[in-house]
Amino acid sequence: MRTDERAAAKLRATIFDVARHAGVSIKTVSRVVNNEPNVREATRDKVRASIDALHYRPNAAARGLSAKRSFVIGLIYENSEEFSYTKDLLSGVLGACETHNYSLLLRPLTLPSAEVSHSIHSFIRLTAAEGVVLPAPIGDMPEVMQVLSGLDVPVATISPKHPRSADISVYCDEADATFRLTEHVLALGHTRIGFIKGHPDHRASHERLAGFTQALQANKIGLDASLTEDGRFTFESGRQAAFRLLRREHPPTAIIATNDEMACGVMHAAHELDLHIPHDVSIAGFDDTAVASRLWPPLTTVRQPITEMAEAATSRLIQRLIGDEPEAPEACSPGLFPCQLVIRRSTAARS
Amino acid sequence: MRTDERAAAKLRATIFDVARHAGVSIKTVSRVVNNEPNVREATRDKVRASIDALHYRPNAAARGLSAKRSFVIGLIYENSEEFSYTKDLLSGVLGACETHNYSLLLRPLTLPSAEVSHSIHSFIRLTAAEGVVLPAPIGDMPEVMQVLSGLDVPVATISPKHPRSADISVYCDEADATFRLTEHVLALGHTRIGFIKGHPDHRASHERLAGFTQALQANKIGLDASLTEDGRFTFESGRQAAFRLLRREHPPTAIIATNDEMACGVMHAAHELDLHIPHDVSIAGFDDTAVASRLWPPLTTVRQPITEMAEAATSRLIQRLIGDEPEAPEACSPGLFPCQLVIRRSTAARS
DNA sequence: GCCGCGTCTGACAACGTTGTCTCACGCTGC
DNA sequence: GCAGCGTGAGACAACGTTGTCAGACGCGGC
Repeated sequence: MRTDERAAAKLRATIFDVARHAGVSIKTVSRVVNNEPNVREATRDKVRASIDALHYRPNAAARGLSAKRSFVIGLIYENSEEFSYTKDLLSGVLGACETHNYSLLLRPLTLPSAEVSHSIHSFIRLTAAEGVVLPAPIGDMPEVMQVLSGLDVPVATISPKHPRSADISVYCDEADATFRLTEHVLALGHTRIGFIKGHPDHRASHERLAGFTQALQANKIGLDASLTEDGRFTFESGRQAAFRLLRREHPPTAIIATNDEMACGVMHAAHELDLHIPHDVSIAGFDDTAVASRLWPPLTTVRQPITEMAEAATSRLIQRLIGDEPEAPEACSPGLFPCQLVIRRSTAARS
Repeated sequence: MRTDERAAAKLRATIFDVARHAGVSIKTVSRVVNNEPNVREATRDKVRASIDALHYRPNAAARGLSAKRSFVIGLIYENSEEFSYTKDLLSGVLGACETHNYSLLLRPLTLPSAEVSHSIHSFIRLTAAEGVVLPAPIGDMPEVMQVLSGLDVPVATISPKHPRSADISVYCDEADATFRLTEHVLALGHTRIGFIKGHPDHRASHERLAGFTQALQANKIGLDASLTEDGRFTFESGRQAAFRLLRREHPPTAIIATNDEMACGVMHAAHELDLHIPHDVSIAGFDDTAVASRLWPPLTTVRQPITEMAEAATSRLIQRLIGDEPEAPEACSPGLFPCQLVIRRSTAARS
């Protein structure tokens, strides 16, 4: 007893110690730890008591070695300006990993890069990750998907361009959200609305543009193509696009940028042109990143439940790895999540 | 040869395959992989060639099991609003881990919490992390340090309150940086300068206040204690402090907030009171987080090389774990890093 | 030619867990 | 009473690496 406690305190009790303490075989302890069948309830309780008494924790390395599994999930993400998005993402993925006793290993990617395939290949080989989570736009890069399917690594994508029901993926109805955002701006009396598109590699860009044009149509407002500008989801691309819009002879009275980062750029351009927000020009963004509420005036935007989405994607990925999938696909959690319109003070009635 | 390549492509070559391919024993391959002595250079080259040919990667689980090491570093951080700080931190720690072939495991903490000790204890027991990196303010929490030293886990702290030379820690001369920031504001003609302190648990708070008062003294300006307000490093605490300062009969013409998040709050308060920045009131922050350059006007602030600091701290931690410490402590990389004053448009000459 | 010593290499037993196989036991149906 | 079956439990061999120890080999000194 004395030595058992010593072992618990310092040297980490092993499964062997637990087995001896409970008076059963090593294998039986293993069965209890892994919730396997074929253990009498009384035995199970006895073993659990010993586990608690000795503060036994399974050794991850030994378990991985023997079971030929790593219990590792990889998260491959773009190391972008949009820090808040990554933070929410991380919270969700990490949460799911913890509840399923998986470890999370990170691989940030600086895009564009020619070495993406190689980087991912060596990441998987080194970490032996059992599955990876791919937020946009990584999940839309053909070379990435090719490497991963070649390595036979299951994947969960977040906001992919073309969600296929066979794959694990989560996404928002961003078209609908942009539709509602546009309706909000239209309701304020604006008819000349500038629109700044995002990076064409993101699903989000196309969805959001579609929602915008649908809202115009629904309100019988012709689409003035010259009010739609290209952007790249970066601050500077938003700023440049805003300059092009605001320096026109008949500038728009409202601008919808397809993410908050670009909306920041629009605000800067407006300030530099001595325009008042929202009096001279209303501005809206998308994503509700941390910066949106810090700006003045606070930014009207759309919130996606990133953390929840990431958590759901990761959970489903792990369930597939464990082989614990519900038979009926429609019974499992859906891939579609709702967006929420966040109206703040950067949008106001047309003056 | 055929089967060797098959193994490389799919089933992961083992050390056994490499040994056979090179015509040496398993142990010799192990020695080459771990850069151990007592291998003839010719043999070493032969083995390395086989490793490349078979794309051999050591199995982390087996290595950890046998060597009784986990090759895991833990990062325990506060899951705060300020994600930009965490992002830079993560980049640095991750970079160091990758160069030394360690894995990084994350443990975000939501403070304040009564379960910190327990959370960290189970984190270490579960992950078997060999060492942990503790950014402020985690490294200053007595219960955290107690748990970790009880578990015999080496620690590297970032911006600790009391850096001790025996420990591994990195920090900036934040007093000096605040001194220079204050001198900049003074040089613009401001004499009534409001100051918003940070959370008392952070080393940063005290350092920054010290630098501020030193600058006033050096310029023969008496410290008006009523112009120094309490803050908590959060947006809302900055906003409230700013209201208290700006609603005074003789409000300050400049406000120094001790981080960017609070500076955002100050800006909001100024806007809500219809004050123009920087015409009516100059505002400065600290940290140069992502939001600083997005605000209008862009925020004058101080940049700490967080990524470099985190990388250095982690590298030194791993070197200590490997037992690869330089004999002369003064020869190793110093713990003190320089700050950089970033002057933007939120500070201007007193009108 | 032989001894001693340092340098290089290999055989073998851990490391802590899980997978496979086998066996003991108790129950059912005749 | 006994075959047949399902269930609970254990013995033993992996898993892929490193640590330990023993031995082969080459070389200089006598």
